[in-house]
Amino acid sequence: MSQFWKPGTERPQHCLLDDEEGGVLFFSAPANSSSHGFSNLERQRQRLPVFKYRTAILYLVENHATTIIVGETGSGKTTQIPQYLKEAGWADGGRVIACTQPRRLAVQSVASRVAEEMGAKVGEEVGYTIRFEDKTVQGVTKIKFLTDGVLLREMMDDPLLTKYSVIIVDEAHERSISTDMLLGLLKKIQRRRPELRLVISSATIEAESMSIFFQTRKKNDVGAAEANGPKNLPSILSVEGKAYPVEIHYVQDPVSDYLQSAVDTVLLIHEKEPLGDVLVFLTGQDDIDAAVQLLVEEARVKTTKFSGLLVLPLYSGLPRSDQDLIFAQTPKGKRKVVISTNIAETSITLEGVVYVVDSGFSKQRYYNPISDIENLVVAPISKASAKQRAGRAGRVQPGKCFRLYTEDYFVKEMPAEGIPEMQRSNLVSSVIQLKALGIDNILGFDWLASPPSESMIRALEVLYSLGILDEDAKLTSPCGFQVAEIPLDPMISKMILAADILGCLEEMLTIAAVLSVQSIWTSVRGKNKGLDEVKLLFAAAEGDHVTHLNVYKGFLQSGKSSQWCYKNYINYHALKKVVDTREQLGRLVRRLGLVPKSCEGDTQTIRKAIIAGFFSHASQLEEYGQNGMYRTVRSSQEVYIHPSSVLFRVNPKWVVYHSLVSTDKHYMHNVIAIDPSWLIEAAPDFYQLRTLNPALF
DNA sequence: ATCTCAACG
Repeated sequence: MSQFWKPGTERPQHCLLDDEEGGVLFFSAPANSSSHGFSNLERQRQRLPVFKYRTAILYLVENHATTIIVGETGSGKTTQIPQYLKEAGWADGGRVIACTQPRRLAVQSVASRVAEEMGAKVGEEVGYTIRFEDKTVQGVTKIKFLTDGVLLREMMDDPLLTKYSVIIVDEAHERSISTDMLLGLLKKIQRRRPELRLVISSATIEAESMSIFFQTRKKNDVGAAEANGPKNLPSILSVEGKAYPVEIHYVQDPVSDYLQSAVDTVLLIHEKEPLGDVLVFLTGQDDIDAAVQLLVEEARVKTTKFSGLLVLPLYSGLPRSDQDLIFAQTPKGKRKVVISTNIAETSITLEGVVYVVDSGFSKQRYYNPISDIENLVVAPISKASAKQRAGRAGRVQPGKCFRLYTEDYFVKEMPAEGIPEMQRSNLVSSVIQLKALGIDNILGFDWLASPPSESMIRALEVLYSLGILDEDAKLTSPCGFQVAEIPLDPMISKMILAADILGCLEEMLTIAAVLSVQSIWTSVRGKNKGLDEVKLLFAAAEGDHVTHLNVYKGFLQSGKSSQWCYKNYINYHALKKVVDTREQLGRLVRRLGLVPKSCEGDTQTIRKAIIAGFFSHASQLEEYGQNGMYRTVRSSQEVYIHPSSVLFRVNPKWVVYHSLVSTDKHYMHNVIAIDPSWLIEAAPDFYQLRTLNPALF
């Protein structure tokens, strides 16, 4: 409570302009547009009191630029671009303007906003496509919003994306895997389709590097380029949004416990600052639940003054009904405090936030290609994230952001940008997608930021061992091509193809769908005796996958009843998603010519099909080791069965797991008991050189 | 005897 805040300010680098107000746009024309006398990089950085936003965009698109980078700071101004382009005739003659977003929710909300502004209905002239939902009409829809994942999928049928005249990539600075892949591919398409216009919208600080990435230079032109300055450097148009100023405060001395410090800060705000909601950024569910409890207790102890606090947690795992509370209007005279993960940084926008408390940390995924394990670790955020978090305080009025780290740390130590997702993830899915698009030289692909070569090599190895790629790293036929068509992790797709051959595809579609949702059980957290008892009703001795089948069957028999789910501690929303996913997969495999059949409860066949995809995830119980300790066959890694598994404490001698979760130990999630001879049967090459001790069979 | 940021097809 004895913190002392030192105010500081953060001023945007460029000033904003709203074109209704007229005025200046920070604007750089392409290097070869002699009409404005720009011929080198330095001179591009002039301020020109020339164009309004609309005019600038149209000028660039019509006259010079194949690629335009729009640098902005969450102003939402990108959404106007498709309208401008449509008015200017870029959607005529059967052409479509595409605009991608990294999230489904963003696609939907932007589409409805734009449709409304144009006085149209969603699904007509303005439409959108996300997974499970296509609101477009061919020949009618002129402006199409879609997730970048959908656009990547569309490339598999139409590699040059010929129906689009303009492709707008929004939020490119978020650097999601799909966005990074898309940008690399669009650069390639551009070479074959010079008439295609690209508009990349990015945070201003990343605009420059985006521009350099899209710089085109003819192969034999290197010398000339150096003599004449850069060729065809994309234009940058910088638009600053109309946000309210946010006053930044830092702690004077580093804090040792950001959780306690966050709680203290909220109390301080509540005591000293005028009413207005507070948004606190912490790292995960544990932190958040603890902080909520601390705050609620404090508020109870200090009765009168603190009774006005309304403390709410926010994270993706939260049940729907609880998430809705977040959006409810704060009652008069009360102060809402939302304690959130970084879901509130980009995905969920809360209106009415005036104060932000930023712990300076978030959970981030790190992939180790050597062990093939993805870890989730608490790590310091980047300056870009810190700026984004602070911005959340200035949406409705001037706000304040309290950073639980020192100004010195922010200036000197905090990294400018985060590590792109591409560089800290398992790449099997990305690699097969590129292969399917005919990119043979994966290692030489022109990435915005290259992933570690170890990750790419590991991905190639895994795909080879699954029989998806051959010795020349080409897609095998039919297996490789079929796997590429299925929008799932290749190991799951392989399992589905094997199930078709073994005659248990019906069951496997269900299993694949269940594995694609987080958890089908409710509130796994805390001791939940009811759940444990209910689990026994569904539990199968063969393991979790077979248990999932039992749950799904029960759900169908109940008539997809939410009541039934509630009684059985099953997550109704998750199961609805399972039904959707299963239907989509069913349509997809039929299109591939497969005919789903059931094995009528032959669980051995089901397990063999699972092993066809997951043979590399085998582990063996360490007989004389610590209780319940296993070692993976591939790397002798020490692992344990996760307590949520039905095989927890059952400890079969040999198991195959779906995934590893690494916290204090490596835990195997979703486990089945197997016979080790099935491993050799499924993957003789993979196990040839590895010693499965015959004495243990 | 213990539990995962969020997001995409």
